[in-house]
Amino acid sequence: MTAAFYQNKDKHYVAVDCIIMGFRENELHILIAKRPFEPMQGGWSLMGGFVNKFESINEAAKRVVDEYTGIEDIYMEQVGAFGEINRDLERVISIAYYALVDIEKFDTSLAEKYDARWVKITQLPELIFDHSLMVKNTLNLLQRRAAVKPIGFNLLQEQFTLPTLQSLYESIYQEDIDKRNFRKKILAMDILEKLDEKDKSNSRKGAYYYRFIKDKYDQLIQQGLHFSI
Amino acid sequence: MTAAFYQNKDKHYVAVDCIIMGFRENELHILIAKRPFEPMQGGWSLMGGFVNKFESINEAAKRVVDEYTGIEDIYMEQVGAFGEINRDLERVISIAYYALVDIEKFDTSLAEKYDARWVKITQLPELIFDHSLMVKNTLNLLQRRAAVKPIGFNLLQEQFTLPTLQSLYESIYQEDIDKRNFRKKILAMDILEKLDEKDKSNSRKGAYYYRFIKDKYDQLIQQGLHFSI
DNA sequence: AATTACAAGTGTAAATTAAACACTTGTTTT
DNA sequence: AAAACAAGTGTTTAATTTACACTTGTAATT
Repeated sequence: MTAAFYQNKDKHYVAVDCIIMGFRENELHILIAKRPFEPMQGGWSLMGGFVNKFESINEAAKRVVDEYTGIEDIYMEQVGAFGEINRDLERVISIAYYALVDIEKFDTSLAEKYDARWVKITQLPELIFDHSLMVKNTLNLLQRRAAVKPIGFNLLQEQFTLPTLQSLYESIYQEDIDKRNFRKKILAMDILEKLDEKDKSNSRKGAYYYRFIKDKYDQLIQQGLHFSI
Repeated sequence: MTAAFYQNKDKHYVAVDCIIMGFRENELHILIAKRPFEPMQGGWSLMGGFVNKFESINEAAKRVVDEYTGIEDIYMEQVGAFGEINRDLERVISIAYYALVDIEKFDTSLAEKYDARWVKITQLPELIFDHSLMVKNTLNLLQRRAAVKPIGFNLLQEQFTLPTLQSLYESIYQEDIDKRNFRKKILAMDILEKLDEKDKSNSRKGAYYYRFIKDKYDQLIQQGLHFSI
């Protein structure tokens, strides 16, 4: 038997659906769009696209995120495959990915082009097909990941204040965190560098900016350290 | 636009690969087989099959496990989709699932039929394609799941002793556990029923059998309790 | 009948981690 | 000078996790 063995097997459309997350106004946001074609035309949808013959599924996901945001350096992770028979009109197997992007880098002209918008994760409308389930699973995964890997920084600009970082974690876990305990923990990890500059946009006193030191983090991991929030 | 919109998109072979796990001789085992056809004929492979047009990917995975083990009631969970371009000769996107089965229920005649065998997870040979990676990701996922959900019982018969349960957890985490601490924790959950009978196959004293009380567990979960090993 | 062999079974103390909690500081505006 | 207000800071208590060693029950042996 050779490759011919495969030839009587069914082939399927395979799509990627991307949960593109950004952070602003102290809340996680997700990019969703009004679907421009049937089925479910006009329904709210995640950003998706079909997997082409000559790209891996990871590449397809990157391509989709780039296409809808204009952003190229993205932290992505697969959420899982969704393959119920009636999840779309035609049978489409979809692989969900979440992406964490710096919302400031978003090319806003694309919002018009695709009728897309950033919606607070606490205020998402019902999405088409199983997209709401994909978001639910993503938040779950993100909570587990963020507890053990400093991925939150992908949602922030290079400089950020501790109050901002805290509200990011609060938005991920959907619960309030005590600021003394939070600061203790995050600073104890020794992966943040305090800068001299302050952000005065939220208070008269101002909050110091910090920077994530990736090299230091990589080094600590290499040494077998575990990170846990 | 209608369904016609899809029609210029590429279609793909989609397979499921199953990491079928059993527990015996105090160790996790995985069912692997010698691949009977090209490419990679003769290489060690996970149990897999193609997804058919009229079944969901979950159904396909169940079908494959049943086909290769004869077991129908199986705990399964998706590990993730693997979609590198050159992971197979033809382009095949594969979705990995792990399955936890009671190895006593295995239909041994199928071992011959498919040239399959149970191999200790610590002694796996190199597997074809990305199957070794799938196993690695599975063990990782299993460790995280087993810490928070009593899924280990799917690998045991209805009655089991605490020493057996402990060595199951030791095999999942690939590390020794203190038996006093283990017993304390597992019994504190209050989801095990102690039976009168003893298993005397491993000691003169004998170890009491226990049973997992699913109803009690479900009830506790309903009450919002969290389980953690 | 007494002894041996051996896994099953049991409790406590120390260390670590997580949670709870309230006042001071720095700066701008009035 | 006072007011407003978010940023910043330590300690105490509770909960959890870890470390650790001897006794028990039974079958086999003497």
